[in-house]
Amino acid sequence: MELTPVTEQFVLHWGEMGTRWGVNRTVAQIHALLYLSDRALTADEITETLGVARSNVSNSIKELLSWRLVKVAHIMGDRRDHFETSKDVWELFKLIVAGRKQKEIEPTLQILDELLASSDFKKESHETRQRIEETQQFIHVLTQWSDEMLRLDPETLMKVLKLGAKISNLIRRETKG
Amino acid sequence: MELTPVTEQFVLHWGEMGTRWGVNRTVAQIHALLYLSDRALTADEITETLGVARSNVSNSIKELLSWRLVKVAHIMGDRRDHFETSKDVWELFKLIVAGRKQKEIEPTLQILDELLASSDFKKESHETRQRIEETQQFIHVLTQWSDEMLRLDPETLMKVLKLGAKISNLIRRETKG
DNA sequence: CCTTAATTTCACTGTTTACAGAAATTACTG
DNA sequence: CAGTAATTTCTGTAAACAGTGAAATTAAGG
Repeated sequence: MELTPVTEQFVLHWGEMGTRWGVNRTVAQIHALLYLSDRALTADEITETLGVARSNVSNSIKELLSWRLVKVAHIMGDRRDHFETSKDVWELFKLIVAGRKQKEIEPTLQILDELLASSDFKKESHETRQRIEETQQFIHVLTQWSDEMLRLDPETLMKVLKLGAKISNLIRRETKG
Repeated sequence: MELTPVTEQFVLHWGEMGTRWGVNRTVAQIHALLYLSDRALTADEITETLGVARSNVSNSIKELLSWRLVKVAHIMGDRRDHFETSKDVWELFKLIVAGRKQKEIEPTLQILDELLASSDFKKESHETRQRIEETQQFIHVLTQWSDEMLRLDPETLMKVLKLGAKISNLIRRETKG
């Protein structure tokens, strides 16, 4: 499998952006490759196309599987695993957000809950307590809201997003004018 | 400045989460410290409180300033810079999102635009072209929407988020039922 | 200007992370 | 239950990054 200039650019850039998102470069590249590919690929094909070590591909795929971003597909008469990803951007986005929420937001909420419940908390100044409470509240509201969004199907989500602008304008006018 | 157990926990956790977000640990810790502090702090106070090198604080503050998350405050009769951050979670969130958008989304949009405009693009298969176009579209819509949100003041944003759930339910019912 | 405090730059060190390649394990097939 | 293909685990190395402390720079006050 040789990459065309366009797909190569796409894959490379996706890899770079991945690193900025705290995602391993190879992991992001594999995902990009599968996203553009019109069929499921074997680990060996990925290895050859990206020019990385076989073991690297193996580990990266394992991570993508854990994020549910990649699925295994079997092909009749071939015992190798073939890997594919959803071609639906919205679907991908939902999976990425869900994954990040689990790894980044939930631990924070837990710590905040613990702090709020701890006996030391009462000893803090009013301002400090209020700030920590507000932080917890904020993350909580945001999380609930994102859960709602994540439950939507692509078309509905699209409508909500497009409505968002209009509604926020309405509210703003109502509040200020 | 000695930290209480609660603030210490908060600062340490914020630092850890920072690293997962691709933010330097010290940078995140300083931000957390200023967030909980009830007054602006000097670089030396931060140094002492966090137990890190003075230069590290200097560099980290520079980064926070570039994100506009921290501002310099001057105090009469003191020539040192004092640093403070907004105590408004919503305000902070907007700044963080704006910063990340600039560093992560905009370069991606640019690359996608370049790919779409390149002469090689026409040579790609229909499916590939469609996927890249959809990706660009998606990021574009999401960006516009988030720009709208970022323009809102805290209370309005809160209302929009709370409305979000209701509206998405309405649309879902309308679409499916 | 000169002194001294504040701040930044820079070179170095320790730590973490990514990756390759070898070795080991798993699992299909006859 | 071989024999072989596929996959994973393990180990070492290279690269990236965070953080320190000394040296250099900047700037305020006399």
